[in-house]
Amino acid sequence: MKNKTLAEKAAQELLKFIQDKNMVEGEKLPNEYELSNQLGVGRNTVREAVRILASRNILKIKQGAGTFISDKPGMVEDPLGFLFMEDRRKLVSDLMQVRLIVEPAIAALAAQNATEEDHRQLTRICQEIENLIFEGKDFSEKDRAFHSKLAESTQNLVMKNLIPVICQGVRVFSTTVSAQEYKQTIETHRKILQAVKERRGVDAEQAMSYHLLYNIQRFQKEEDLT
Amino acid sequence: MKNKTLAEKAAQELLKFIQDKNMVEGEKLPNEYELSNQLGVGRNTVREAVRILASRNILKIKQGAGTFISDKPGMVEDPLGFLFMEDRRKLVSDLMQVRLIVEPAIAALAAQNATEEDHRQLTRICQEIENLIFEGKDFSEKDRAFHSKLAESTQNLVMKNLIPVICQGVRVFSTTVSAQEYKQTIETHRKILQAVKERRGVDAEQAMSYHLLYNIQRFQKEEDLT
DNA sequence: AGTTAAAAAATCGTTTTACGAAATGGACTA
DNA sequence: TAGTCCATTTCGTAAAACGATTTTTTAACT
Repeated sequence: MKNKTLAEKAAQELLKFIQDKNMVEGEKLPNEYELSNQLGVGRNTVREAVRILASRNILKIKQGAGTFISDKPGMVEDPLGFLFMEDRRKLVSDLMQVRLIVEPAIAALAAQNATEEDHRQLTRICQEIENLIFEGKDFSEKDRAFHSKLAESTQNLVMKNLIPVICQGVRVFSTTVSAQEYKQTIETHRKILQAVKERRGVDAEQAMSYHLLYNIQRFQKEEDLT
Repeated sequence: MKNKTLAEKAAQELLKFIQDKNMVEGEKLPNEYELSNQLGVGRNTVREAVRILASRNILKIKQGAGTFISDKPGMVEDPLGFLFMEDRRKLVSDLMQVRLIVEPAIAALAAQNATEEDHRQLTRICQEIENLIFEGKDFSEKDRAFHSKLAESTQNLVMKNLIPVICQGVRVFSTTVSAQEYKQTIETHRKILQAVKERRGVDAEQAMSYHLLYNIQRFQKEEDLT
């Protein structure tokens, strides 16, 4: 604790301050001047402390409005350093390889551990995706939500945090626009969902494998064109 | 790019500046005043920009000495927000569950893709672990290095960045001191290494599964005591 | 000449003051 | 009532000044 910079110590103190007050998502912090007084450091130092916590998505800064408690505590922007990888094509390919290993197992685990509430939310997301498809809109964000919720349904904390990162990586770095062949997406999503609901782990696993392999194939085809 | 704060834009510019100059690990940046001039922003903003990059481990700040290029580009301190999880026992358990899914596949991939240089490094690390064990010292750091290097040997960029994070989590949050039964560690590590070298993917996979299951069992035994 | 200690320089750390930019809320007007 | 505008609040940025720490230089001493 001794060789840390004052701003870092202030950040730690501020975090404790937040936890002590039991502040919840969306709640507003005192402004920078008041924090400067309460923490006993200059406003500049307060700003750096706040930024440290903001960089970890613990706080959300809004100019003119204030600083608020964020919703996704601890999740970072680019946690695994994807931005600094040169070969983005390989990155997407590698991401899909990881998904192909992890997500079938996730589907099986979700089939085993998902709650009724998880089932409802998954169903809703699945429906929203189908709606977006019918309207011809981009559904990649919702697709990510589906896979993330599935990961959350495993009740495994690490999966819950990891999968959004991986899916986001694919979403950001793949140049692929939403596929033309939506039918496959709708169908396999439904299959996965149904298997999870009925707690058929192996079926969920297989459906997920098929879903991902199909997408990987699509990516590869597109690569061949460029 | 428009609704970003000036400091964030400055950070991006600074990063480009670094990449353009092809700066390498350990190299020193101009001081804050010069950067302030070169980037055309105030020193305060420069500091915030530098901190953004420092928080991503791209830069390393040393008071009185200067700011330098870091060695582990893009790797963050606590990328998946482990620090904010309440139940650390469950966290370790969840981490091991993830490892049990991912690492056998990694072993198989490594057997397929590892280079001669990878083989050499893995062998060296394996030897170092055995030495530490014979000396009765803590080898958890080196164990992490072994699993990380194995992940790197898959030639999959995501694995390479992901596994160190997972292993570090286990290492930090598990209260387990190095096991008494070292023999198992030495033996299975050797088995994995040998299988990877001889490109026997399935054998590597199985050896890794056994290795992890053994450790999980150990964790559970220890939990039962407390 | 070599060693060591003090001084100087370089650099980041922190505070303070001042003003700009954005969001919010309330008063005023149609 | 609805919409617009303005004052207030709050974060964003800049600049100057001094403190803290590290590195380098200088100087003194053996």
